[in-house]
Amino acid sequence: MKLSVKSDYAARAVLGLARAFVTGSARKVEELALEQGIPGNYLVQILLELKTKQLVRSVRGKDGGYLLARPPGEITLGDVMRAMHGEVLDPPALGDPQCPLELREAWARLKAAAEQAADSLDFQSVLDQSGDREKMYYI
Amino acid sequence: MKLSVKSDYAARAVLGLARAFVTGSARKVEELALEQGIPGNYLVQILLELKTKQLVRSVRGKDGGYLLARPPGEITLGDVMRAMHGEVLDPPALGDPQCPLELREAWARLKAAAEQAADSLDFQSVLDQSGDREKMYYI
DNA sequence: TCGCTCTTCACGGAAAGCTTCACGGCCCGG
DNA sequence: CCGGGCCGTGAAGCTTTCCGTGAAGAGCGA
Repeated sequence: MKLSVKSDYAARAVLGLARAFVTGSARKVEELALEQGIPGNYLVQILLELKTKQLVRSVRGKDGGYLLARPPGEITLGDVMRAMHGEVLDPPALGDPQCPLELREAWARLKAAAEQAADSLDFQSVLDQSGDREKMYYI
Repeated sequence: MKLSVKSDYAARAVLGLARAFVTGSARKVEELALEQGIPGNYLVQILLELKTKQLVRSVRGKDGGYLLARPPGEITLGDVMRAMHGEVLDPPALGDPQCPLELREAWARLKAAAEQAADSLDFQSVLDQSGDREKMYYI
């Protein structure tokens, strides 16, 4: 099952904002777009959705832009995916009464596993991992 | 992320065939379709794909139909999903060099978790679960 | 007021997903 | 050897989602 690039783009944008989180300054949309290789006008829509889901906030006017609404450690990949697609993984069987109950339970377990995995990946640890990589070169 | 109904249909069909596995007899497409609430002509295509992936096999002519190629215990939800969509979960980021490495590793972990979960759900245990349900009423 | 930025909405092509149809091929019983 | 039942296959609609573009409107600072 291929996921859409939308959640990928969203995750990149959040990561870009996470890197700037300590500075407390807003980042411009176009700047983020170029840095992460995302079509600018598309990123605008994505950030707008992230904003309505309270993951980021925006500042208008000169020196405006976007910043994270919470520390990177409190934003997970699951949050981003839910902001884009409603659910991390949504098997259509769950809403279909014609599907045998045993099978629906199997789908539900798969969904729960994916959700649990996505929610345990927060952006602070993603940031930390890139730091760890540098250290590894010294081993 | 909504999954397609295709993998849902495929899973239902496999479950239907799994129930008949002990009898060793083939089940007709239209019969399966009605029982599981799947458009008949669509199910044909799905079964065809399942066949090329060696999950089911077919018998032609009168008293023909489809049967499982292996015991239900050796077919997992992951097998069915891979037969339909190539991968259980496929984040586009993994093939995109522009995506930061740390983020790609996060996606890879999510993918691995989903795959592991899907591969641990085989159809024999789905069948067994419906049996367990009856037993629970006696507790 | 001017310039910068976000905000909002509407549009469009492209692709994928879902479904149905039509026709051909194989197997069996008579 | 002939006919009916069933699988096999490709193609054609239709719908929805994805992806991206464009332009007009609103807030903020200088």
